[in-house]
Amino acid sequence: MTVQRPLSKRQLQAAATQEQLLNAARDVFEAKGYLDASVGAITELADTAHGTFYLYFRNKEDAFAKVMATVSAELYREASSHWIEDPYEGIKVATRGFLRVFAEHKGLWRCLLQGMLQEPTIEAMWLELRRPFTERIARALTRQQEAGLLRSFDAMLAANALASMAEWFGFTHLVLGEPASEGPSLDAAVDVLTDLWYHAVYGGGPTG
Amino acid sequence: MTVQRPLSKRQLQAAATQEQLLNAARDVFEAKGYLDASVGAITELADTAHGTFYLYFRNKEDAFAKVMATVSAELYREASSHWIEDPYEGIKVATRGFLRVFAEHKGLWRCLLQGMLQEPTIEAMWLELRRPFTERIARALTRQQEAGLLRSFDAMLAANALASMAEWFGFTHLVLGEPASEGPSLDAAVDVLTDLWYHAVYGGGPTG
Amino acid sequence: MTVQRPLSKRQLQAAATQEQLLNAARDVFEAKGYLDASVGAITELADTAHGTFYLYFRNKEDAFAKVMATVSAELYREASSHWIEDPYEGIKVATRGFLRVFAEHKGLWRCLLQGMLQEPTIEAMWLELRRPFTERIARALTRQQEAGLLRSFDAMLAANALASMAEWFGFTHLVLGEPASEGPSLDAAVDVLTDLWYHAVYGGGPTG
Amino acid sequence: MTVQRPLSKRQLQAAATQEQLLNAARDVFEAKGYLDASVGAITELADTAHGTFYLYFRNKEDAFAKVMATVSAELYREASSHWIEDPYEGIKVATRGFLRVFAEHKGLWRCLLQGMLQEPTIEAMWLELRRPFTERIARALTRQQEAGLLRSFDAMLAANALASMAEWFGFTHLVLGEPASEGPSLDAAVDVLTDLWYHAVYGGGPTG
DNA sequence: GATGAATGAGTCTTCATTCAT
DNA sequence: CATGAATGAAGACTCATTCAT
Repeated sequence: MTVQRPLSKRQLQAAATQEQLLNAARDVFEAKGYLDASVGAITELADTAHGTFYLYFRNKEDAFAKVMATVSAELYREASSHWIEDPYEGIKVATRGFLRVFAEHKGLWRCLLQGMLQEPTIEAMWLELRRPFTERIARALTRQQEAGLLRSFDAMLAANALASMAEWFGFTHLVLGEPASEGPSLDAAVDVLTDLWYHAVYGGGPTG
Repeated sequence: MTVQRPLSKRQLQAAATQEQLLNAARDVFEAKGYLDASVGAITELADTAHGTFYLYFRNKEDAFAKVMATVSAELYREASSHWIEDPYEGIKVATRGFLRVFAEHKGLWRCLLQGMLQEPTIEAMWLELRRPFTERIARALTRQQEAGLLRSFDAMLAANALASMAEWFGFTHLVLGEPASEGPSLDAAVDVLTDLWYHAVYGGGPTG
Repeated sequence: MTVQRPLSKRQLQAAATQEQLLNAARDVFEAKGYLDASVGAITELADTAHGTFYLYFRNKEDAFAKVMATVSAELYREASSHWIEDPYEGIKVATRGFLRVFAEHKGLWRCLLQGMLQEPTIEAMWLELRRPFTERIARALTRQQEAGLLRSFDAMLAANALASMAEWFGFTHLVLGEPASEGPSLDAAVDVLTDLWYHAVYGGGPTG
Repeated sequence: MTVQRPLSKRQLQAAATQEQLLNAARDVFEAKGYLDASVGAITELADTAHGTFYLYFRNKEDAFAKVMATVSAELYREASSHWIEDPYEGIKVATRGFLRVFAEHKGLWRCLLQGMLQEPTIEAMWLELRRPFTERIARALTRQQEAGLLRSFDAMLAANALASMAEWFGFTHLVLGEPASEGPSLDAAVDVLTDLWYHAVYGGGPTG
């Protein structure tokens, strides 16, 4: 742990400003999407001068990256927080968590996609963000393959495919086309996704 | 059907211009993405006056829609053209076709996503384009459920989930991150995807 | 009178086309104003090819001039058609006629003003159109001055001033600000205008 | 009233820029008319970057409104500044002032008309600008009617008619047709206009 | 006489970014 | 630290007019 030195007044002030900007940026990105978000809108919401933005961010892209860094944890963390004994239940809980995050952050997902398609940097960032998530799945698959519980297939590719199913299903089903998104709709989605995932993995028995 | 009258010279000329523009539009969209594509770039490539563009398209969005309409057929058609006896082989062929189209039109896929996230019209267009594809899968699933060959689940949701897996895997694997994309990479991807899809569907046996 | 030679079929056809275009032009100008009227709108309404327009008019300005020529008669004629014995009644009738024409052709008046302010040619045309009207008033005034019935003033300037009163009052009252325009409103306007005009002219007695 | 704080250097600089733009706008509008005035011409004349224009005006229309606001005062104020004892003299002074303003701002008048006919907003603005002027005349008329010095007529309509006479006469005589406009021409015009106005109002005696 | 495809000049407007204060 | 005035590049779209057919 680093020693907590008392921050000077200025440092406190600066930290506060930065947080204001970060919050404002998140809100604006969420509401308008990556492309329609403007620095002006962010500074206005943050009640800051236009130029102040550039004291804390190199540019819009940078701001987006910083916003994403704060949200990313939440985004993929909850989805992989629980790993329950029973495989089926485990998948279900994870899937539900994942889809719920989708439903709760539609704006940011949209925004993330936009940014990713616009700026190579963001694309890289997203791939980085996503990797732990995929790798965790891959490791679990490998472990079970080594234990002889699963047929053999390329675990990394499979992990990517399974993650893709959840992500894109979530996106098309929950973010696009203003869906019912909550309640029974979500439950049904979780059921189907869990079912498919489960059988995709365990459906063939150990021999494959 | 309209009567096929021999086209006058001028009509031929006009058709040629239109095709030039359409091709140029496709190339520009493919190369630059939806947002960075400019009407100027298109007309320049088509060797046409700026205004001529607006003789054939209402605006950029319209041009994109028309480009997509010409490619869309190819896009989802090949993917669903063969439906072979053996389920596993059938899935494999379809998957391979689908992924190949992805690999061959990286730019357009990127572009489609961008457009979709930018213009609600394009989003709607894509959903429309995709629907027959998903519905076809759903119908096949339903048929087999009714034949008692499959466990019961929501066929439409499942179809969406499976299609999502293929699409997003294709996108992340083949379009993003400048992948090797061809040859063995594609084969491995096809194998895994086929395997997962197959077991996801048939993995549980008829009882589910 | 020129001898009526039978017109060839083509000439008849041409005359018909021209009239269609002229009517279309009048309607479009009336509806959209000089600036927002487009050649395309005119040919479309006339059910003619775009290029045909230029067979009959040198350009938009020319078309407008030709339209105005056909309407002008009506515009200023009715206003000066009757010249009744009793001066007061005479003024009243003329005023009423004038204002009615205003009310009936709001669109064209607007359009005329626009054109006049945009193209020097049209400005000249309007001044030409208006001159007979003003001169007629001036002559009447001069005649009565010579007869010793009126105080002496510059008849031409006075005629211009009186005409201006009627015109601009008509414009501001009837064309601008979507007025009630009909019925009692018009009557009241006629009354006031007549009253003022009458006294302006005859109010001072012969000595001035 | 806001407290008069000493302006910082930057505020002064900003104010200067704004004034430059406003002056440039006025000049350009005056010279080219509403429609042919371009933002580019304004910023060029103001020696400013193109974008700076939009720091101070929402758009061209807004700039025009702001220009007009600065001139309007002058426009109608001088015309109604003096209200002299002797009615005839009073009218004469007012008329002269009014016509002089016309002669001095031909370009702007032209421009105002153009703008008025093009943008409903400007039409409304002009009506608003003009109203106090007309109402003032109407009030004076009413007062004298109540004092039994004038025959009875609708004071508001009459005020409109009289104002119209002055305005449109001024416009046709001084703005259109590149007239001599100054010196004796103006005097003669003032004489006639005053004479007509005076008799129009007082010509009938108190009984009407 | 009629067609209609092609032209291309002309303008507004937004916004990320910089830098003097 | 913070400000906010200034920059200037970039792009879509309209429409009067021409001319080969």
